[in-house]
Amino acid sequence: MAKPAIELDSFDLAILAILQKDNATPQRLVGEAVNLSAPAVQRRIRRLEEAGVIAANVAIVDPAKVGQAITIFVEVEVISETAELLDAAKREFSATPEVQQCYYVTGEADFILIIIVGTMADYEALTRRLFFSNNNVKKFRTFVAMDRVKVGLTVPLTQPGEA
Amino acid sequence: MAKPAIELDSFDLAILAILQKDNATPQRLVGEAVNLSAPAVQRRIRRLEEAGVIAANVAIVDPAKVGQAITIFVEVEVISETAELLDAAKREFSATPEVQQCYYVTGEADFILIIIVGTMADYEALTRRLFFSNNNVKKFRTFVAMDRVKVGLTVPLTQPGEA
DNA sequence: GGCCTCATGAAACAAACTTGCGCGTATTGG
DNA sequence: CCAATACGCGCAAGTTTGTTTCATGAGGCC
Repeated sequence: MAKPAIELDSFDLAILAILQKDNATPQRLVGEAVNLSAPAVQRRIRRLEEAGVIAANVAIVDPAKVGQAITIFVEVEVISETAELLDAAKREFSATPEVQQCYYVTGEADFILIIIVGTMADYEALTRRLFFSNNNVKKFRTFVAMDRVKVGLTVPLTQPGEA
Repeated sequence: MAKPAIELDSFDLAILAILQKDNATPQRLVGEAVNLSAPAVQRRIRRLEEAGVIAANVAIVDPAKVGQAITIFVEVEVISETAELLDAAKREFSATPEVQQCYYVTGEADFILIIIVGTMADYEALTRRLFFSNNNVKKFRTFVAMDRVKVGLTVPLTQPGEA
């Protein structure tokens, strides 16, 4: 949104690939990996951050280790799809900490949520708050994750050819 | 997995909350925010990393900015749920870069995938490779994301009370 | 061909991270 | 109830890393 789209050469892609896996990598090592000096790497990283290509630098916390062991998917179907009501739903979902991810999708469902809770009781309380007390929710389907096979936000990086 | 579970006091939770949002925050500032000295913060972070509470430190890349603009959900239903076939599926999904996330779930579906591609043609090619050529895939349902309302892996942090 | 722009690398500088040490506090055992 | 131990803290010094400055060379445009 900030910048429409910036040019990404193979250096940028190589740097992104590294930082996507571990952004604590010293710039010196990144530089060696991509055949660039540390300052050059530093400048490129800054540019990528300003352009929004790098949206954030975060630590990934293992939910199970902090007592939030249950991952749940919810497909939500709404009654009315007016822009106003959709925005209200988006805002409410976004503001809920247990909602890790929320997508507005096509197809039989309207929203897909990924939720993290400590116990099923917590989830039940959450459904009451988010769905049952919301007049615009027609129905919702719950899937409980038995195994988090692969979890990440890593983006496949290919050539910079824009879509 | 490494350590079964370590004690997390309110300092640890406060530190995690900060690093989950921005792990480039200098330890000095983290220390000020939680009323601890920088070395103390540093020791706690190291402990959290060794215990696996902090699973990784990564840069979040905006898919749209690198030409991977389409997010897709897929519910996959398999024919046979033998451990062997499930493991094979898990390995194949995990090894596919376009598959950002993969969960093994209860309910009508068996797997839920979150996929990122540049074009629908890419997705079509992917379905051919992952689903149509896999004899164990009974059916799959596709949802295309029109809006990534909220995307993150942020874990809600409450008191350390284990579940 | 000359000028301008841009990105690079080397070096100097500043900031952050890391380690060792002494101290206070909580815990355990007598 | 008191002593010995273990744990984690803060302070300060050393080291690594990140950042800025500057001069040079490559490429595009008159």
